[in-house]
Amino acid sequence: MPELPEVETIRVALEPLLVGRRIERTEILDERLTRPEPPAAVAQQLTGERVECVQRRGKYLLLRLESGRVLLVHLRMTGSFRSENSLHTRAVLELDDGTSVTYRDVRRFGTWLLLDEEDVDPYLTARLGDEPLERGFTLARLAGRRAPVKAAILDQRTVPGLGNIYADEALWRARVHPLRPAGSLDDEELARLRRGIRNALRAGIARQGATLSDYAAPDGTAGSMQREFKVYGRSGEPCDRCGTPIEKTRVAGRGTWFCPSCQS
DNA sequence: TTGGCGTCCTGGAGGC
DNA sequence: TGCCTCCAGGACGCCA
Repeated sequence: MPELPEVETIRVALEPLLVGRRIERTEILDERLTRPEPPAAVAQQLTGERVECVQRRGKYLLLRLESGRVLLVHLRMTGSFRSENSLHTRAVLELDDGTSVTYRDVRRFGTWLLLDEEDVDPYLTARLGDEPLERGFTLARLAGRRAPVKAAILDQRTVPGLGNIYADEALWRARVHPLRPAGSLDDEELARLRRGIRNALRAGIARQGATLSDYAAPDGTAGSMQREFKVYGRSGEPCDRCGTPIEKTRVAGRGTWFCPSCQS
């Protein structure tokens, strides 16, 4: 599931493939991908454009184009880019240097949205809070919330880019139980959680993300963060900190792993 | 306004 | 071996 570290890894890998290249031909094979816009209309508008830069906001990839338009890509569960053809290809960008970049998505949840420049910020600002790795990031939105802290930090307006895996890892680092009401955390716990989120995401970026099933960088390289997981997917294994077996529960409909002893 | 749940979607695992 | 059911989860809409 591409979260911030995986999307950032993809962004870095896409830059040398796309930046400065003109799109000679666009093929969109899945009509869900560009809904509500018809794929043919989006393909037509992309063709002929030159890619100026590839950016990231939360889990969104932004392909800024010569015309000022921006292609907003959300990979959701299983979306990824490849520099070679692969199974479950949903779109192909053929470039002016003879190469092509393929978009694949097994579960077809991913979305491509082509926006005018002036519409990008309002679109993202309505959905995303401050970037968690930037200096100004705070957890102020947790104040007064009764929802479980795990559900609250999965809200992209609170922590853009955080998903199920890194939420569990961050809560373990912060020694905070995932079912604690978000508004019950004191200042020290909030500071620990802020550090936990940032450190978990940084660790993920440093290891080029986590490869569990589908995720890989555009050149097919797998990430290695899954080897560093402290709780995610580790039911019954001893906690690295206290040795207590890791337990699994459900929070906000998501599988949630935690240490019942040192996360309070 | 908040929180919980259903929906979309497909491949893989497990049970029979 | 083949069929069936369940599970995984990001974002969004709906409802209480």
